[in-house]
Amino acid sequence: MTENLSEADAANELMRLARKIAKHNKLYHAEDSPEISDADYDALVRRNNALEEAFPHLVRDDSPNKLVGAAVAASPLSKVKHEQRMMSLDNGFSDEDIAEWLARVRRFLNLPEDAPVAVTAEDKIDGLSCSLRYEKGELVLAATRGDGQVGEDVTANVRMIGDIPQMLCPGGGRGPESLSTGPRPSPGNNIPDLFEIRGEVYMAKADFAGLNERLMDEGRTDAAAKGVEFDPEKIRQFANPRNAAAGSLRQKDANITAKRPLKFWAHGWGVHSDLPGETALDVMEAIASWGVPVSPLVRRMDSLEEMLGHYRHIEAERAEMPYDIDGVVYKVDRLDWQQRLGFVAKAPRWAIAHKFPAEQAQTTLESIDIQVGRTGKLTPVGRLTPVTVGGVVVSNVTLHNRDEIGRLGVRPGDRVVIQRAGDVIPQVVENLTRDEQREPFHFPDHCPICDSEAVAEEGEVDVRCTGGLICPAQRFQRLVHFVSRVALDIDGLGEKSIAEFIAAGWLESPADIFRLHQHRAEILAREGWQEKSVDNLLAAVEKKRQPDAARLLFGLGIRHIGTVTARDLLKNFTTLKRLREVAELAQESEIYRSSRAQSRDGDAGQGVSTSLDTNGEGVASASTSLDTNGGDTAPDTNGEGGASPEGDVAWAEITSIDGVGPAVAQALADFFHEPHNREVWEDLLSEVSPPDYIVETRDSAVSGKTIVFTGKLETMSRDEAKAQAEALGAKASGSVSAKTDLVVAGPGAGSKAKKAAELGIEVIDEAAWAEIVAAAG
DNA sequence: TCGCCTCGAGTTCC
DNA sequence: CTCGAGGCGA
Repeated sequence: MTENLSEADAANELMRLARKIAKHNKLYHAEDSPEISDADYDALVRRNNALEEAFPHLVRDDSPNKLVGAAVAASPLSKVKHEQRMMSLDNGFSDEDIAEWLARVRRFLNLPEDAPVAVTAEDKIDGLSCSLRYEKGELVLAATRGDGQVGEDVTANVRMIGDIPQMLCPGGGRGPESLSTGPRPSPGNNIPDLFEIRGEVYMAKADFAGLNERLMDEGRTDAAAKGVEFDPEKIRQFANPRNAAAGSLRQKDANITAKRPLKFWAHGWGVHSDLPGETALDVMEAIASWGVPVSPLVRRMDSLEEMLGHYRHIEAERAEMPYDIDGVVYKVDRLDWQQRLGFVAKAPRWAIAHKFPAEQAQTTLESIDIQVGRTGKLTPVGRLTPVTVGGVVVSNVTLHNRDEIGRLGVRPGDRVVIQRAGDVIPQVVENLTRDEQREPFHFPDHCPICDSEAVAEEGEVDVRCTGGLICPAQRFQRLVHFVSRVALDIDGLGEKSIAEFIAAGWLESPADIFRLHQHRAEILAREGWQEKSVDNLLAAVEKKRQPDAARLLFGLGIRHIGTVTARDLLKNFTTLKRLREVAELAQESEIYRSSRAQSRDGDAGQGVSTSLDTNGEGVASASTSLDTNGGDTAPDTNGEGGASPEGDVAWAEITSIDGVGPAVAQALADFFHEPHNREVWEDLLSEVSPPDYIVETRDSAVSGKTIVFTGKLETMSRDEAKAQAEALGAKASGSVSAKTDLVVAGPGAGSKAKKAAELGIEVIDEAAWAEIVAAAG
């Protein structure tokens, strides 16, 4: 990551980092008021350490690492779990995206193609999402969005924001800043006992500029008072209004927040005892009537044309607006429809953000580096002359794969246009230079880390390092994945420590993490480790002795098994033990036997096996690590015989799970076929004991049953019916088998209903299903 | 078999 | 976030 930096640049960056880190240390320790999160702070320190490692001769006298007690991290704000998850929004960029969204909504609701669907449109302001919990009209808790499930408690800070009332006032709009257009709501609204308002804390453009000026002035005065020379570079100004709002809200000392010009807009709600109305607009008007500012341009509209016209109008006015917006949000207005539409993964189906085109910038592609991921994928990363796009400085950009480089025709030295897609991930849009004289970029055919062959499998775009176990990059990345926040989530075991422990020989497989305590004294003896930091780390490890089984499974990094599939598998098997039993049994299935025989004959390069020959060294040392690519390295001790009917049943049991097909079943069976993996698995499970995986569900007549929906349903789509079934603790399956308990058949049901009849399974119609749902509440 | 949708995997910035 | 690929309905 640092190799391509010139010395001058590195020295420069090290200087800036030293200043920054010193500043934040001071803010944290002396003034008890950090302006950045611990994660952000850690990132600065990590970057600094990486640079120091790459350029040891440039290490500064005032290096953060030479200062005592510099790298202490602690949580400035306490965490709050959201009672109702704070979702993000689906994004659309083109008119077609919006048209498609509207069509999807109609399809899901089973409406005709031309049926009117009323939506609200409002500005999407660029700020910080925040939830405000009011009990009996009184503000009791405010929290940031965080990761959607857990945010930070900012109640004290939020009380300092003038826009946000401590007490909701029934039936009376408050000031000129509340809903400025649209009808005034009728007075006399009752305020629900419990109501969580969700919205955006933001800073107006003018206030942002003023704040930066003020920070500069204060720095000047401060310098004068101390009799030191004033250096404008040392003043930390905010890069954009969004950062300013975030930095100002997330203060430990609410008095600092009080001095910052923050504002608030409601755009939705969370948990509530009552909803004042039947449409989104009703509720927003009620919220405005309680004295909380609401986006001033909430409009209701009935057609796509109207929506797109509104979007263009806002886009044209954008520059003149007093605040930064990044798009328009549309929501289905009818709340009963919102409820039926529900959620996909992290976003509601009933809303979409129509984003403005991303800001673009030109810069030079200086070089192309290759990174190796945990699956061995070789990813080219473009190093850019740093350039500001959309308020942040971008210096790296992913080029995805070999084809993308070819498609763009980029070569080091070219001028390129980049943008931040969806305002987050930078991407190269266009190559401005077509200089055929320049040497084309040569995509490596060997892994830059372990030198194993790197090949693209037939029909695949990605080029992968075939080193598997023996590639240090892959072993390292797998461990990083295992402890990452999305998997086991072991706090304080970052990339740097993992690399350090691997180098020391204490860490090779996941189970070793749980034996790190045996090396406590040795770790303490190392530079950079204090009593406290070691104990914090070991405590974080101990906290995961009873890990969530699905996270553990996901953490192992078995191919095709991500968060969702891991959960789906465990919902069905309850324990990892059972999962393994079935997966091993499935190795005896006819399908598995024949597919393995085929891949051996064809030898299309399942990769791992060939590479072991090209790089004989290190194989033995890799034996305790994971081979997630499957068992091709393993001698097939079982021979070709041994197919069994039980195996076929096990295979069917796996593939009958909704969303799980042959690829997943094969990956699972492969995983357990490989002796190394079995060792790693047993080793790991001797260190941890995940509790049985039990999903909480509402009690109903169909709890624990397997239901199949077939035919055309009248009042809802099949997706919706499935979602209902799952909420009632039932399992929605795709096909009828002996395990099916109930079939819900609409008109036009064919073979499935017939098969159900043959198997003697109960078949009901949609009306009967509706009754079951209603009975469960 | 085709086309849609969801999931997995890799990634950037602070 | 984006892309490719697996899963599944039609």
